[in-house]
Amino acid sequence: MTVTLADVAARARVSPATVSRVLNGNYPVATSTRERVLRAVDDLDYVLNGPASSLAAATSDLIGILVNDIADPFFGIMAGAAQTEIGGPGDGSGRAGGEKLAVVCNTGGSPARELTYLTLLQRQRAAAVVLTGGAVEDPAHQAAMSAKLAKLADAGTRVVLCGRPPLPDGESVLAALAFDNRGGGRRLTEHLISLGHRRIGYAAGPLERTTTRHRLEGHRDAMRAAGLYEDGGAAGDGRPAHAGDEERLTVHGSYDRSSGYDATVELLRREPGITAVVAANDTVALGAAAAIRDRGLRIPEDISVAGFDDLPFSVDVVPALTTVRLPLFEAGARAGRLAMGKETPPPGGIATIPAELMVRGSTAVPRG
Amino acid sequence: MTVTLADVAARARVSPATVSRVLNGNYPVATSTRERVLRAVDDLDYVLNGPASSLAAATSDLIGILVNDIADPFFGIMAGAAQTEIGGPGDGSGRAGGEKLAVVCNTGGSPARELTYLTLLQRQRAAAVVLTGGAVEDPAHQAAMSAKLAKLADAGTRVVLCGRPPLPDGESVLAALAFDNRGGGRRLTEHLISLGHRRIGYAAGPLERTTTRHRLEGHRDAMRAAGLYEDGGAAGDGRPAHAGDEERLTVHGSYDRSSGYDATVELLRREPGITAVVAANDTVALGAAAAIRDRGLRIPEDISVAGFDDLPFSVDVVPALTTVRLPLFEAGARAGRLAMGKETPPPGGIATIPAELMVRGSTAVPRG
DNA sequence: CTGTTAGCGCGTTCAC
DNA sequence: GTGAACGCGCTAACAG
Repeated sequence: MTVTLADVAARARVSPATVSRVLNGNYPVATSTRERVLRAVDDLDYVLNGPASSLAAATSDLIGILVNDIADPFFGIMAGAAQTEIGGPGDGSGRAGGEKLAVVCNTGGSPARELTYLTLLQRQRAAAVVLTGGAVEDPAHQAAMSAKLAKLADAGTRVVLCGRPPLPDGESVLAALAFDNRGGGRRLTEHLISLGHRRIGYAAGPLERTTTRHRLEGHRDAMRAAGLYEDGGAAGDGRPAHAGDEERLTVHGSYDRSSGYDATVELLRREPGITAVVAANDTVALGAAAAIRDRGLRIPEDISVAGFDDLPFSVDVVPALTTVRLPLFEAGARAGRLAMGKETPPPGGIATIPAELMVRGSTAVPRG
Repeated sequence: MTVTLADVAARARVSPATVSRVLNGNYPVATSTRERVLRAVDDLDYVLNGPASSLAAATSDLIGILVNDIADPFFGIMAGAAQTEIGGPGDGSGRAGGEKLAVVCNTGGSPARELTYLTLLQRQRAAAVVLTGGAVEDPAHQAAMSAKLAKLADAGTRVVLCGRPPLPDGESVLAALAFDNRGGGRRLTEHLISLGHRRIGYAAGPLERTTTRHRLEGHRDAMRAAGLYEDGGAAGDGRPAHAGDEERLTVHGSYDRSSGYDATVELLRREPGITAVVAANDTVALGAAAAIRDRGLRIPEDISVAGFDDLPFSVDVVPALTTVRLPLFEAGARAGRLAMGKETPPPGGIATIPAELMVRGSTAVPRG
């Protein structure tokens, strides 16, 4: 039924070992025999048996790329870039010699599925694993992840982090490419403050996510540095009492549009006087903008809106979104090369990817 | 070094076969021994060797999902939905018993890479393959694809098409879920015509793609039915000569924003009098809208714009985009179930997924 | 319900 | 430069 290496060997009048050597190209083989073998391969439409090959060689050509949400271009861009570096163009011959199989796995943001996927990849003896996007900060999950990644690394799997901060115990990670979420968040809010905004709402991402926390911390750093959080002690001295400003001006949700909408409605309810809303990312900003418009307010005349990531659509919304650009494609490509062993890891295994402020039409000087 | 099934068997004081049975859950095993085995598995942190298992069983738990562009939510939504059905929630135990490994492969729209990925999946003895999105219509590639899919099916791989028309020779395909691109395209243009539009430009997708062709054909059907293409013979009878209207009012590009921008600039150059632009999809429509605005024209007062797919952002652009809704998530989920063998294929293996017109603010009665 | 016995198809020593 | 033999770790018959 299914044609095996032995069949090819018989047809080419060589030993199975020789066919194996031709296919893997790791040993010297006479040109004439190589041609004979390749012809036999084509004649028989032979396709290597991956499991058998992996079993004998104790390695596979699988490379897994984990993403939190495959429907979000934030991950799609990184994953696509990584695959570009891993998959090669393919020669269309259908032979696929020596190609790696770059596959992306969608965790949906669930810690359990993240671990399950890692186990599945471990089971396949994956050559490499790329983890993209923010990590969940639950201690139990972090410990489980560290343990799992250590085991993967032990088995020879290269582990690369892309857009995710390094692990506390990062021994098993080949390289961590971390985005400067904190710096980007800080500069974005500084921009708003420099325009004259003082009451700024923040539509944050889900709790216990590194990305959420770092962006929010950057924002709060800027707010505090400008003295814009007026808390507890201020009461009674004539200034308005803003007990718990930090908390009151922040609403958490998920990284999607409707969450941005809801958060903005809530922010406006808590503090009708805000003149700007900063969103956890561009998608959330879209929802924030919709909420503001539905309320009959104009952007940016009445309220400024800002996002994060600079996804392709951000330049197309009206007005175009002020945001923080992350070089997603470049980072993903680099992660792919790292996973392939085509690039040497940064010193210490850690690189911080800069974030660039992109000022567009959705932010302006506040009214009044 | 690496712990094997035999180690687990020794520790649990049973035979390797029993361990295998417990792990695969396919044969009856006494509860007490099962527990003993599972404890040994946990104690030893044992992870099944996938390649060895696949080799012995002649099947693997890999399921491949091919997409044309992983950064495009059109594909991300379908792929994510399929993975939901395939992957299960994962129990987080790290044991991952009997789970399938749903992986998405990004072809980037390249026929060569599509074939390469199929070969790689064939090599892995994938349990199923889901092909999403439009197919390339080049005859040579179609033949190669048919042959490859037949071989996959022969080897026991379930082949499912999602958002792609059935193959001419569809014997090897378990099920084909095709979107009603033609009907959707026709109804969209009929909507514009009913508003009073007569000169309508079309920013089409790439040539030789089924999706492109079907949507365009639907559009042209509506145009022709309304007598809006005035060609050759009309010259000299007092009506304006519109030689080759069909071609002149169509500009092809890729399925991205900048392509929509460029196409619209070209359409306006060829025919400044158009009152509406129909785009191949929502992303292209975004670019079209940008071109129109950059020209100082208003949407929809001066020019109406329409898209296709109804991606999540379409409701957020201003004005909200009139488009054709495709049930991407539902279709992807169904494809996933089909790939898992959890759902019986439609009669004849072919199902047409309806497309629903969504009228929003970007289309209106033409000026004048 | 459980143990025993054979391979699954290939990579990799070794010899030649 | 090439062939022969062995074993990778597991599942699938069979017995019992």
